[in-house]
Order: sequence, then C-alpha cells, then structure tokens
Amino acid sequence: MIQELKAAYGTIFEDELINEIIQVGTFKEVPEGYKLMEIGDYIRGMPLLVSGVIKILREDDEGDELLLYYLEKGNTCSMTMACCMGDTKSEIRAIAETDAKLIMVPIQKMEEWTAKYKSWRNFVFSSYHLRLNELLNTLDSIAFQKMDERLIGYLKEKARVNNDNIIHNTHQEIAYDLHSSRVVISRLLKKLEQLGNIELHRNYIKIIHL
Amino acid sequence: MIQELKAAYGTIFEDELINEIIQVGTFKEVPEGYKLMEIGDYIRGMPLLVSGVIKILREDDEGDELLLYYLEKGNTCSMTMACCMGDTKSEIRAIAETDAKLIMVPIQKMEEWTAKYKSWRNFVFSSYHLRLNELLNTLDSIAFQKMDERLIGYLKEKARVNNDNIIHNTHQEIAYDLHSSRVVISRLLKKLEQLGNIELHRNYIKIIHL
DNA sequence: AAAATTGTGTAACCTTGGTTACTGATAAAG
DNA sequence: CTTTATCAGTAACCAAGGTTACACAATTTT
Repeated sequence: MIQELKAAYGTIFEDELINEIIQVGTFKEVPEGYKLMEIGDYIRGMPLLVSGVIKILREDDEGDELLLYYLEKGNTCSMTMACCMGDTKSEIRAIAETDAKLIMVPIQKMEEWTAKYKSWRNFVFSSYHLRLNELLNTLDSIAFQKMDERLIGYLKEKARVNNDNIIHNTHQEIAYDLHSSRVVISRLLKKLEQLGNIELHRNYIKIIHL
Repeated sequence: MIQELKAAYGTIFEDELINEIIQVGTFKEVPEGYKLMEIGDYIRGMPLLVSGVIKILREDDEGDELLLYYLEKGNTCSMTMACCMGDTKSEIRAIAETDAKLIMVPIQKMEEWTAKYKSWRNFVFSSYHLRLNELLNTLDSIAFQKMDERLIGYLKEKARVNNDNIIHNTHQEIAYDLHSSRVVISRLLKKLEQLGNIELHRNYIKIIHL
C-alpha cells in the first residue's frame, strides 16, 4: 500500500501528509463492476484512487442512466468531497470500471488537512477544477453533439481509460451509458463498421481508427 | 459598500476577513445586460456578488448558447475560482441578468485566505458544492427532460431569481438560453397559454401558475 | 442434444424538435 | 404619417432518434 500510495501521490503531497494518510487511511481493493457508491448514500470517507478506473454515473427518477466521467489514478471524487463538507447524500453512483485500489480517508481529516497542508489544498482545489471541467465537457456533448458524435467520443474515451482498443461491452451497456436505446446504438455502430472505423463482434468491439 | 458587504457576507465571514476584503477589494456596479466575463478571458479577480443576479452561459464552437445557472446574492463563481487557481481561461460567459453590485478580490488573496480563515475555506468549498450541484441539475434537465418541461423549469427559475412573475424576454431570447429555436419555443409557449398557465404578450410573458 | 437465454441486425413506424417560409401586429425611426 | 424593423403565430416539411416487433446466431443451461 505504501509503495502504491507514494507512486500515485508522492509527487504532489509532502512526506508528512503521506505519513498521515498512511496512519488514518484504510486500503481497499475492489473488483471490476464493484459498486463503490450509490445515489442517496451517506459518505463516510473520501476515496483516493491509487490504481484502476472508476466510472461516475448519474440517474434520474425513472432509472435512466448517464455516464458523467471516469476517475483515474491520482484522482478523487469532488462529488464526494462536496458531500462530505455539506454532510449531504451522494448525487451520483460510482462503479469500478476496472479492478481498482483505493485509500479511504476519514472525512474529519479533510478540514484539518486543508488548514495544515498547502499541497492538500491544491489537490482539493485542482480536483474540483478537474471535475467541474469534466462535467462541462459532458454537458457540452449532450447539449451540442449528435448521438453519432457522442458515440465516437465514448468509444475513444473508453479505449483510452482502459488502455485497450477492444471495447468489452454489449450494445445495450453502451446505450445505458449514453442514455440512448440499444437499437439506436446498434444502428450507429453498424454505420461505423461500414465506414471501416470499427469491427463488431458479439460482446466486444474492435476499434480500427476513429 | 461596507454596509452592503456586511449585509451579504457579514454572517458568514469573520470581521477580520470582512476588513481585509474592504481593504483589497474593489467595488463594481454594473447595469443589466453587462458582460462581466467572456469565454477565453483570463481572470484577474474573483467576484463576490453583493446584489443582483448574474447568469452564466456556455457556448460551443458554432456559437450555440446554453444557460447554465444563475448566481445570486452571496454567491461567487466557482468557475472563476477554478480558473484563478489553474491560471486558465474562462470556460463560461457571465452576463448581468439584473443591475448588480459586486466586489472584486485580487486572486492572490484567495490562496492566502484559504490558509488563514476557516470561514473563507467553508465559503469556497460550499461555493464549489453549490455550483457542482447546479451543473448537475442543468445536466439532468438536458439529459432527461423534454423541451416543454425544460421551458417550464426555465420560466419558474427566471421568475424566482428576478422575483417577478412577468418574464421580460422575447421568445428568441428564451430559445437562446435553452439552446432551441424561436419557432419551437413559440409553439410550446402557445400550448402553455392554451392550458391557462401563462399569458403571452409582445416582449413579456405573464405567469399565471406553473 | 434440446431448450432457454442473450446479443445483434433490421424493418416499419412514431414523436420530438428543428427548419423554412410566410403572415400580420406592434413599435421605432425617418 | 409613412417606412422599416422587430416580434409572434402558424403551416408544411424534415431529420434524429426512440419504440416495437421479429429473425437469427451464439452461448449457456438443463
């Protein structure tokens, strides 16, 4: 754990802060698909992602989903921070996109470290900054892009975070993430295949070039 | 200025911090419609809104607009903070929705006050929290609601922030805010009028009940 | 091996919302 | 007072994407 924490956060946190994290943090290892947080949950700790990818989803009252963004190594969830501070419920769902390792920090420490460590303040602010921008990008894509463009963006981003040109998902799963329907996604994917951009297979999609 | 600052922020900031703000802040009074910030601008100061309402817009490369949310008394713009910290350009446009008074604080003070004043930290965090949630709401409405529901929400929110049941806008202006077209908005407004929810007039709309 | 389940392809159809085009009404400018 | 610009109403049309329905192939279960 100490190795991995230092590898992921050693360059941005002072040694003293790293030591504090080791003292009070609990290590957590979760498999792909593990639900880390559900809408309406109260949040007990703040997660520092050490390895793997977490996907953050929004859901409306009818159960319709929408992928907001991915968290990667060295990231944390601003939503969580926001919830910790405000002592409110989670607005989002978090699912491990890959196997992931993280360190949970008790929320009481947040306030304390914010006063004490400059590097922690910078980390917290830059996390907010990142998340705000990710949200804006998501919003842009929904507001201004058509479904075919969104689909291409989705495949690219998914290939990037997983570092894999093969997308291991069914059309139905993609449709959920994009808040669309299976038939529409199949239709658009077929078009991309005919253009030679991807290859379609059962349960996976191979990206040729996008 | 001192009176108004205390009225808007006296309960959340320590006296000492209020005094610092008075020392370094510059007072600014702007008329309705004044453009406070443009996409791509570098940000020189952080605005503390004392009175009035500011609307925050997003725009894509083709110039299509979208209303994100309103800032009200006692709010600040998290985007601005984010930009200050990251020394990046503004991602949004800010327009005075009503005549507004604000105090501009030099960005260098942000870092300093964050270490020094607990109330300032809380303010900054809760601002981020608020903005993140506003953005989520905007995103929800675009992703999950149909145009008629979005229009109703728009009228309600506009009436609320302006504290006025008469919406002083043309259909075209509403269409810009919702990233739709004038014809569509006229169509939906007419439906609402036929249901007895609103009264349509040239240049304004009277809300009966929504 | 047979049956059931899951994933994909495709056609036909529908709804929402965007576009174009034209109208008349109101208000501002000359 | 006349001309011009702005605003709103409406019809006809179109495209994107959502829905339903069904066929078939791959896979898993029995």
